[in-house]
Amino acid sequence: MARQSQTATAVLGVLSIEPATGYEIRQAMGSVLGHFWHESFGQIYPCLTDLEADGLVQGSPGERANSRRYGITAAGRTHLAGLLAESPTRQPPRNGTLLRVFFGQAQPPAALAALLESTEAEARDRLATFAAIRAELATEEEHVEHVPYWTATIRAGELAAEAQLTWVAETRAALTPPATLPEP
Amino acid sequence: MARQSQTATAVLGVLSIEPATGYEIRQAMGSVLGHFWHESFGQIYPCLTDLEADGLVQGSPGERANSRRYGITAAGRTHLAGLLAESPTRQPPRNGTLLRVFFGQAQPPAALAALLESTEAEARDRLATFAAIRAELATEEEHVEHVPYWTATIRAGELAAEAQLTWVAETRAALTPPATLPEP
DNA sequence: CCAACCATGTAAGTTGTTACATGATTAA
DNA sequence: TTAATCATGTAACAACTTACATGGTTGG
Repeated sequence: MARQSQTATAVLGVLSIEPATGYEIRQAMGSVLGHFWHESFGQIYPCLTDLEADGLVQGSPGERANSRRYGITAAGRTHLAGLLAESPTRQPPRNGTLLRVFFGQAQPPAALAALLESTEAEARDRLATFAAIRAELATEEEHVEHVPYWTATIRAGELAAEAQLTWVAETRAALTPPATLPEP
Repeated sequence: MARQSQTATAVLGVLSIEPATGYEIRQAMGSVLGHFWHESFGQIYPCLTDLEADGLVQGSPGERANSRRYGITAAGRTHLAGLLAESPTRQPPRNGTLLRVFFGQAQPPAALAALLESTEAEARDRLATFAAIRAELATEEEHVEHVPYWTATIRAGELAAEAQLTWVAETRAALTPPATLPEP
């Protein structure tokens, strides 16, 4: 069996777009997809070996010495469709920010304020990044068929980041002791 | 050193609210907190042992045979404040739904439609659960000091779920081939 | 020629889940 | 009395990260 779990899905998915080396698969996780899915070298290379053993991908010597470029096989495409059809196994929740808010009573107000601050900064950062990616996608020529799907993915990130900004604003108002009112 | 990572934070945090057995800590993860943080027995019990060895919690025989109830010590409270002040280590992204959308081209349209369907159902479910929790929190008498923080936590969940519903609606419109128009 | 990048792979370690083993207590 | 729940703990395993080891290639 190919290495289970969704690593195989991610690797096959990337190869379904175009052939790539392990290094390039990792790079794919560094750009658009990387905001929603992560794999490290330590997973990718063994996974490629397993997938090739199962005939789901086909490796061939790459243009550089010692490099190997993998393409997806017909069996691989079928297998990928099957994997994608499985309902996603949601990872157990581990939200460090909300863990800290939940135990807000156990820390000084300043710590919470700093947490909200950095949450906000991060959300703004992500929005800027997504805007840039969106602009890039609009001028994409090579993979036009994929653009609607990639755009939808990015859109999910945008909406999540916007929700986060709303939350920060609301929470700041609710948890920050209101300043003394200016005299009338 | 106590077992690192945020397991200790979660366990100390729960004990900072009130003393509990390992079983009860696990139960805490089953209700409000459980929607944002998860720990399994296999983590909790060893962690409690480590924390006690470090003098951060203090166990005493519980009301049942073989049961042990832990309370947080003064040193534990200080340590917890320190842990909470560290900026949250965000877990590497692994969004199974968005992985599938990103590779939308590799699957039949019906599979994507089903995915959106179940994403929507899940978001609605979560909203209903959060509404129920919110109602419960409003009548909470025992831990009034914590209620604002717990409410803020729930609110984050609500906003995220609402963002997901928006995303589903938008994505359905963008990716579903429009039905043939009714005749005028 | 040197820094940056392309490229692969493994080994060790950490983290976490699951299943199992065990048994007490409570409520129907 | 029997099922559900309370309660603890461990062992096996799965998943993943990190660091290391190695070396080719490209561009300034």
